[in-house]
Amino acid sequence: MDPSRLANGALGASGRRRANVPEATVARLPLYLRALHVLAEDGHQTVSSEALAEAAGVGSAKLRKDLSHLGSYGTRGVGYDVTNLVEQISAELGLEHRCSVVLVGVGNLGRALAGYGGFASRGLAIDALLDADRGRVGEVIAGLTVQHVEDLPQVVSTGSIGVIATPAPAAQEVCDLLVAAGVTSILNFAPIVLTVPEGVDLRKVDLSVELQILSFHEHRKAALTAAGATA
Amino acid sequence: MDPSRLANGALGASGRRRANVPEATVARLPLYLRALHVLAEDGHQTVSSEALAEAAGVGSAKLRKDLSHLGSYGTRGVGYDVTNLVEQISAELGLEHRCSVVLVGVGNLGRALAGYGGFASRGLAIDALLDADRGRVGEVIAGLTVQHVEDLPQVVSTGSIGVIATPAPAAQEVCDLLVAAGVTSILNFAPIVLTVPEGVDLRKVDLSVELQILSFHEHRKAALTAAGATA
DNA sequence: CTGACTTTGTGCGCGCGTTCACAAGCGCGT
DNA sequence: ACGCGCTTGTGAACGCGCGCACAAAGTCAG
Repeated sequence: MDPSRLANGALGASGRRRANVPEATVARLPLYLRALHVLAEDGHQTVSSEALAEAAGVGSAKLRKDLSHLGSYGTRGVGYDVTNLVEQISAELGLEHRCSVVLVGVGNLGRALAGYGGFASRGLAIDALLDADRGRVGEVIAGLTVQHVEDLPQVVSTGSIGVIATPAPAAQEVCDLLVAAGVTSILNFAPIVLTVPEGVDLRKVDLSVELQILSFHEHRKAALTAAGATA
Repeated sequence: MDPSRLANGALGASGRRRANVPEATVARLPLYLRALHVLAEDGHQTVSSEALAEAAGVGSAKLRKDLSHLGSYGTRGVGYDVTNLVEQISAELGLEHRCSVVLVGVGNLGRALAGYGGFASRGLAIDALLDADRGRVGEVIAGLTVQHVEDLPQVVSTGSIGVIATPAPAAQEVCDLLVAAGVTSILNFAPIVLTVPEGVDLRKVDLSVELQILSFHEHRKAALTAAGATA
């Protein structure tokens, strides 16, 4: 063990082992962060892995291993310092400096996302709204003026995150525009499979897929109870 | 009390192995279904695992294994019959008879979900809108009249799926109401960890979490390129 | 009818993620 | 000062899912 010495050469002065954070852990860090914010507002200064795991809805062992991956040290016998942990996780997620988010497509979903308060409270806020429909350009939504999608290169800065909330047929085209403008992280809400060049991170959220998965479980439960009822 | 007869009636005719479908496979079935719909409208009658995998954005071996899990037989040398496969997957997901979906919370997000066309095209449609704010009761959104959340027991039928699109503080209360009304499958959009009794399936979609995960990747990429630049 | 090509279905090995269980470490009471 | 109890951090085993590669099976041409 003790990879810190090895990491000295590879990662330099930071002393942290950033390269080793598993994807599954990254997906849970926001949950921990949210739970920590609640705990901080509740006045807690330290928290045990058990309590934090309870608040985040995961197992305590998993939480400890997750936190160990990003090298944040708790204190044995006491737990983790809440504010310190918030800083650690925020730094790991890159939330220290507010990240620029551009949203393309101000239909029903785009409007909802623009008005969603959950972003701003976590250091992420939408900075620009764009749409391909010139009839919507100039409209003010949630304090932002809708711009035309052609102006995309002017609103994108280095490190921007692109959000696609357009209808499915337009999604690939918009995606290509985002990539051409230098965006390397894209969140797609359109129900279509997008292709991106290597080096671009693409995540997708498909609302109907989630419902269909639930439908499966409901269907299976119904089949089971029916079988049980006949017995 | 006659096991042989039960087995005959319950499982005998179908001859299928429903119990063995892995969760990861279930999560991909909706993707296949969507790709198949596109292919069907394109006029394809059969499709190879390679082509379908390409359309769904997965590997061909994975797709074949997934389909083998639900016992649907393709034809060697030819591929899969598109319409047959659509029926198989739809049946597996329980989409043969339209599933009742009730949505609680008609704020920004709830409105967007109510107007989202992606549901209806897949055999899932929202049947009822509810809200705790009496000022919104009676409002008509996407052809549905908003009802008060107290009327929940009257709009819920067996096999209903509940969708929570309320602010976080109200989510647990609404969740309890749904469970009390007999709902056993819930999709939660509120950024909070909900607790449900055993036997209730709970899925969550947190929009800000997705953005934070992307922020992490963007942050890491920036760190890497910076390190590469200094080298 | 036969042979060659195409495509499915699957057995196997590998890597990741999760869980258990425990040693190491730290604070606190005495 | 010193041991006691609490909590972290982690080694090890387990299970799941993924990808490769190939045998079985069916089609099509001649």
